[in-house]
Amino acid sequence: MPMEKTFSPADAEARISDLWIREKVGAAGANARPGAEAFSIMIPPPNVTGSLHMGHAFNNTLQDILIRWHRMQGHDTLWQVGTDHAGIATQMVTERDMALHQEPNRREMGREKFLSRVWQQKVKSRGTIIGQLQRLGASCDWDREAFTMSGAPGAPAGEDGNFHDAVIKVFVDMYNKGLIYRGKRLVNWDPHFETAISDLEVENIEVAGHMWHFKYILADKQTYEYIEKDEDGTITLREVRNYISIATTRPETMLGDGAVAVHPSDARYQSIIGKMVHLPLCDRLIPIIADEYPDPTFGSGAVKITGAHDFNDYQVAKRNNLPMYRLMDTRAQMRADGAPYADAVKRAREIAAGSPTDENEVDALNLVPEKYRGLDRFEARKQVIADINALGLCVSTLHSEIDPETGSEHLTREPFVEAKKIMQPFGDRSKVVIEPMLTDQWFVDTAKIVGPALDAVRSGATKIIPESGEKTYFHWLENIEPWCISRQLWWGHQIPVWYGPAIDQSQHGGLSHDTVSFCAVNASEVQKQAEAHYRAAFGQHVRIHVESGESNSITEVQRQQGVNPSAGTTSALYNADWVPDEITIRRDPDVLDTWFSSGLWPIGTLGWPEQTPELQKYFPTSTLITGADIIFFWVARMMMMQLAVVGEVPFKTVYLHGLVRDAKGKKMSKSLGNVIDPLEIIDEFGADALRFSNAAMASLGGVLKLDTARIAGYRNFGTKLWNACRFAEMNGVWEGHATQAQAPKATATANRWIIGETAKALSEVNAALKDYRFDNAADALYKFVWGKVCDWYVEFAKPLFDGPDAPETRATMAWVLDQSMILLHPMMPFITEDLWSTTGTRAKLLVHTDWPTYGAELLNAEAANEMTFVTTLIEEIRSARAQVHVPVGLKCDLVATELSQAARTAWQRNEALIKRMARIDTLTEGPAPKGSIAVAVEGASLSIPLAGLIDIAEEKARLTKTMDKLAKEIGGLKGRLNNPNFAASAPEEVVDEAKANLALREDEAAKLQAALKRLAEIG
RNA sequence: GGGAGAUUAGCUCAGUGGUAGAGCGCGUCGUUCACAUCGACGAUGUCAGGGGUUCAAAUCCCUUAUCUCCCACCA
Repeated sequence: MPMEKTFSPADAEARISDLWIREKVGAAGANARPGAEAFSIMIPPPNVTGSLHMGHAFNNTLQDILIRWHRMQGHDTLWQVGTDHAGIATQMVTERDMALHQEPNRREMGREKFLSRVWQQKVKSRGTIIGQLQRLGASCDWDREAFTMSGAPGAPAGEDGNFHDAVIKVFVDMYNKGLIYRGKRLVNWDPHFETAISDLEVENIEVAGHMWHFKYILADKQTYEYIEKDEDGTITLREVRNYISIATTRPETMLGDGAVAVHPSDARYQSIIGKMVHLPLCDRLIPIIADEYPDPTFGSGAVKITGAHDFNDYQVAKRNNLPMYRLMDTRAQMRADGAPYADAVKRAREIAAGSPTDENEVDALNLVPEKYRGLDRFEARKQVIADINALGLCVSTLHSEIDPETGSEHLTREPFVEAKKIMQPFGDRSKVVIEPMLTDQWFVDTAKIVGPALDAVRSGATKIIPESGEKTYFHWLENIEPWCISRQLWWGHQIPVWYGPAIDQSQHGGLSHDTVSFCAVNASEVQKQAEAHYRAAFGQHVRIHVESGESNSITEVQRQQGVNPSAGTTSALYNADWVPDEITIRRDPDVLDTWFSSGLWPIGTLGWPEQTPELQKYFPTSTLITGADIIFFWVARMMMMQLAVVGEVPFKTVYLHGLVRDAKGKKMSKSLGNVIDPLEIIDEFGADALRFSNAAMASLGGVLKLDTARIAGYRNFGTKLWNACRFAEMNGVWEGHATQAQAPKATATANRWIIGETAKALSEVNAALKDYRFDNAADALYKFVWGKVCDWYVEFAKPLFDGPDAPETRATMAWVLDQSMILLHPMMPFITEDLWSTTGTRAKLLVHTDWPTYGAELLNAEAANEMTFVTTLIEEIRSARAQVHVPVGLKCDLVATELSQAARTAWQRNEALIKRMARIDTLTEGPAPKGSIAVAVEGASLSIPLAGLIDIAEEKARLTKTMDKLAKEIGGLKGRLNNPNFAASAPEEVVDEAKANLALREDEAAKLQAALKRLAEIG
């Protein structure tokens, strides 16, 4: 049955994909030679939040190309597939879906039910993702599919891997080594998801904001002389003030101010440092302190300090021992909990006066006046501004207005509000304004584990390409901040720490309101630990009740940890003589940052902590291919974590790529409507076209712009290969012999030439892939298959099929096309696998066919020279004919007026080809007939007699144009060669090349000059 | 404010010292038995501007401009 005219991706891809999956072609070690070196890649696990986008398609194409290339070479390959539980993102998607279907919300459902609901979501999304990868042709080991939460408590059947165990074990180990700690710190709080997030999950975006200026009045009716000077020291303002002017972009936080800070060197405020000011609206006094932080040249030089809601102020407050009053709840509404304001402020005054306290009490103190309690922070801001204005405590400016009627000037006072661009932090998922919040969180002490991660890249143990990625990597790691790893979510790995009441050391040894932590891999371990702890304390056994943490709102957590939010100071609950029957320890309800677990992806998927054979064989992995946007989130953390846990780098090479954008370079986004769904592309053009485009786009360090016109072009490339094979098939080239492992022994020049070209293509592809230059590999293959095989070799073969060299030509064409399929297979697996099976009886699937190893022995300089002569000759004749408008259908004669020895040989041996492809009737040698067009190539001067058929003027113009071009080149070459410095300084081969080039050009010019002269004779 | 990168044909991009390339697009021609998802031929560039190094610069250095991205606490 003859082949169809075009390859039909829709039907072939489904069939072939099924076959690959059924045959487990991507199984770890498939097609490996005994004792072969390992090559392993960890897929960057896609989030189980939906479907894959174009960036995934790109990223996975590159991975598959490398994997297939190595697998065909007989290496022991593993492409580890899997998905990421993506804590916040998945919880968000699930809650959105629940809202859509009018299901009860998460709090109504409770933790356990909600989690099983998320698992459903996970299963659905996971199926979509795996299906997409398979449609793309990814040859992963599907049986090893991993999940970053496999084996977690509550996981449904089929999710019983041990990733969870690995994560928990790492946490416990790091905890025991002191690499993880808990503390009350100012963290980025996402009021939408009501959780802490890490620095990296915050996006700083410039928005239009305002700066307000307020007056804080000095206590006890004090005044001071305020003097302002310009740069020269000339006094520009001198007045007696009873206030200090402060500026703020966040007026609502003034309710929690602990001080006003000025720079110690600021002359304007020297006299009032240490004095107290009235905090507006609050009935509190706060001090003016001196601190290095304020910039005297900015604003008024005085800064209000709100330690609990600003990262700078937090540092100042810590340095100066200022109380930090938390003003908002988890939703960033002004707090409505705790004692009435009057009581709270009374206590605050006591504390300010020196009454002993602790951070928990300060945190419990709600200093939001009743009026603002429960308001959203932005609502509270408006209210605070209005109230301060009403009190006349805003700094105001004089505004002059001319009355159009009377022409008289009115002066009005208006609050001084500057419109100002400010950088505002937003949650990368929630897109709401992040609120700095003082909360208890878990941190990885990154400073302690960053060293080896830096050393590994410095020493080259891990190489990052492109190199600029290394700079980014170093810069971030050299300035590493503690990593906040606790999240107040439900979907994730729950932190394996339980809290119990602490033994009161200071008093009589009873239980206190303080807590003690127990960290262990599971409840029974923690029970043992707690029993041992309390036995030691009480001298006898105490029953331990272990509870799992349910809720994680701030107050809930404190309650569970035994902290009484309303308690004043810690105090012994029980006296020493009394031993409790039972002590309850409660698990920390928080879960771990998703990146903590995906940071363990390399070892976790290979079965660690078990010493599995796969871990032995495939770790450290060979190459990580991932987006440059997650170098900090993931790459750097994997480096730190793997080195901290198993003491080895997770991968030898990291290949970073950019974001895939649309054809115009715009980020693909739903709101712009320019998102391209990889499945739609695959439906329209086929997976191979998409893959080949991806490879061709993958130059190092660039922006990736995806243009469907380009994809269509590569679809056409597939069709081209298909049709070359179709031609070969029609000529029976695959009939009667098995797949040839070796290149055929050929005698015909064209055959010897194309065999050499194939060897060149192989070496180019190998070199390009070795350097991760997927674009160069794609380019080399495109040029070889289309430019050499299809454009020339297929044409050369046509006359050969009619002659004595037919058998070897069939063998050669079969071999060349087989090689084309093999070399293209990593990039275009479907069409090549389909052709492989259509065109012959094959021992193995193409996916497991050996990658060739031939090299220079197949090159043949003689054949290459001869074919270059022939192709150049044909091109020149075609060009000349077309330019002087010789009808394509007209067969001409060709007269050689000059032939070198080599040229004559080539001329004679390839007569049939020249005739066929240049549309020539007879080939003769002799003098140039009158009225002919001229063609000059290396070693030959030719004429095409066309008396009467051509326009002499046109031919003259053509020759003159060519001459002009040559003259320019000759001029340049001569200029260089005549420069004594060139000969003296340039390398010998460059000088020789220039000389040879000049000779060649001069020869060609002479030939054309002669032709031009002959034309002149005609008229 | 700091850092990285980009600027080459109409468009999207290759090109790490030897006188500029590809694909697409464009124009002319084409129904010879692989292919119109094709073939043949053709046109198109002061390689962002300026300066420097060099026998020689798209390429190396300096500088200016424009753009992109990343990081950063100026109230």
